[in-house]
Amino acid sequence: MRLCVKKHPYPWSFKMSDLRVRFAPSPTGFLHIGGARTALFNYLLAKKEQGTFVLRIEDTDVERSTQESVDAILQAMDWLGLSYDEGPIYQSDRYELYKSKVSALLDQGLAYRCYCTTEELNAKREAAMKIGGKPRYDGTCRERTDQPDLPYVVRFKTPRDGNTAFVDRIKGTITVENDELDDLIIQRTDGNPTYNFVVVIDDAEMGINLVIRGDDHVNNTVRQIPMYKALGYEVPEFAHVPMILGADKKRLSKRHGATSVMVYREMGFLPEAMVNYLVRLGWSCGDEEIFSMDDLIAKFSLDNVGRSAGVFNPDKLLWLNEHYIKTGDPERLGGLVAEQLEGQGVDVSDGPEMAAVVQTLQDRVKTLVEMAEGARFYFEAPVSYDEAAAAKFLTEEKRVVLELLIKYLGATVSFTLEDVEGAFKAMMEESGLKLGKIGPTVRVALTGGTVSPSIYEVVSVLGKATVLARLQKALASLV
RNA sequence: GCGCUCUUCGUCUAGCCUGGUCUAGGACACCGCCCUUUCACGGCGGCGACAGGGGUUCGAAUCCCCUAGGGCGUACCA
Repeated sequence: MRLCVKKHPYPWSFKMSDLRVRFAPSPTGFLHIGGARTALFNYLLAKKEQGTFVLRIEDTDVERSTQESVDAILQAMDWLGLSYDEGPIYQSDRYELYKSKVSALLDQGLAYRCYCTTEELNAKREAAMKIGGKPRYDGTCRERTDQPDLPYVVRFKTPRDGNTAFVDRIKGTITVENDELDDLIIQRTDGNPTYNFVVVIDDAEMGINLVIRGDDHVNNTVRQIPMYKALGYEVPEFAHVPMILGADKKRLSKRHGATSVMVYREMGFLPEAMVNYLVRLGWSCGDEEIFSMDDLIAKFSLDNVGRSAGVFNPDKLLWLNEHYIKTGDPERLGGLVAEQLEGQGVDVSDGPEMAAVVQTLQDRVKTLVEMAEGARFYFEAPVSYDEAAAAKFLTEEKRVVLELLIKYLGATVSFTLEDVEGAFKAMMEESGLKLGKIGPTVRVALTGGTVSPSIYEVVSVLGKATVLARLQKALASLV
């Protein structure tokens, strides 16, 4: 197998076999496209390096976090095949730890209580903006020594001199002057810790040595690094993957269409198509387009992840889905299509073999939903015929065609594709009728419409009894 | 506004580090032709990009500088 070459081979700060990565969604909604890709990259690298993939639920925002969201995220990861080695670990179970870290920082003078009110803060921000300054906290309470009996938040004392820099495994070196940073709130008035604080503690305590997360966190990273140091932790390595944008180059959101990966399942997409699409958005391996999960585990590397944001392209996802449907195992696809049909109240228990049905449809549909639609006639005789089609192909003058069909097919014992084809050939030869004169009529009689797989296949898969019954029925309803 | 960052066909990208092999390759989409009993599949072909401007160099998509545009951040959200 051809592996993708490394472009920037520079050393890691730890042994790759000790790799520990994590995916840390906040349960405030379903798993969206961007999150899924982040999870996928983490998973792939962990698998490739035989490291450990941890799942952590970031539910410090009590207002917006829900158990339904946790379930939805877990379900989506399962569908995509992204299994984790440890977790899920809930931050809400770890408040004692966070509290003790806040106290420690307070005791060491590395954090302080801030009594400024939200109103005061907003006013200060506006004032700063007005004179062209940065809308940051001005440090009013930083050196305060009294402890009034008032509500307060705890802020981290961010260093004011020098700069903070790190080597991003995707974007390269990123540097920010410390005086651009302000003193972050690490504990809210209600006593709950905030994201930027707990993420540092958790990543460190869980031994995460490579943080792979969205691009939108680069700014947080430079704020978090001083906290790792203050807390006495080793700073992990970082890899920030670019954002996924909509067609208008704006951050992908609902108005660009479905953003929940599970909605794609409902729309008839296969998980391998979604995985393949997601990984190729921002990562490449030469000219290759098709990757199985095993290919990816062998070939994935952060070195081939691009630095620029990518536009989500549903057309390409659809193409990949088409590919995986075309090449998928008929038995497996049959199971999925059966689920769809049963959901629509179609009884598939005594119809033709599902796998055989699937095989006639694999080359002509792009989604499982389309496949289910196309498969429906195999299990349900047409209740009515397409009006225009019937007017054209089920006319009185087609009576002879139907009668011949019944005669020849009735005399055919086995309905293998070869035998069916043989019967049609014999009929055409002896009657002088061309397939063009017969095909459309059979199709309408058997399927009710003008679009279907090849008629030989349809006749073969439907089986003798069903075919003859439907032909008779058509005969009886000629116009 | 300020900070960080990005910029190759409409879109995803190869190439850029190690300048010549690039009249810039592949894929999706689109268009055309062929195949064809329907719808599709498939085959073949076409359209189409180095953001702009300056340098450096015999030579730049590749190195340097500037400009423009985009994204993200600037919360007691994560």
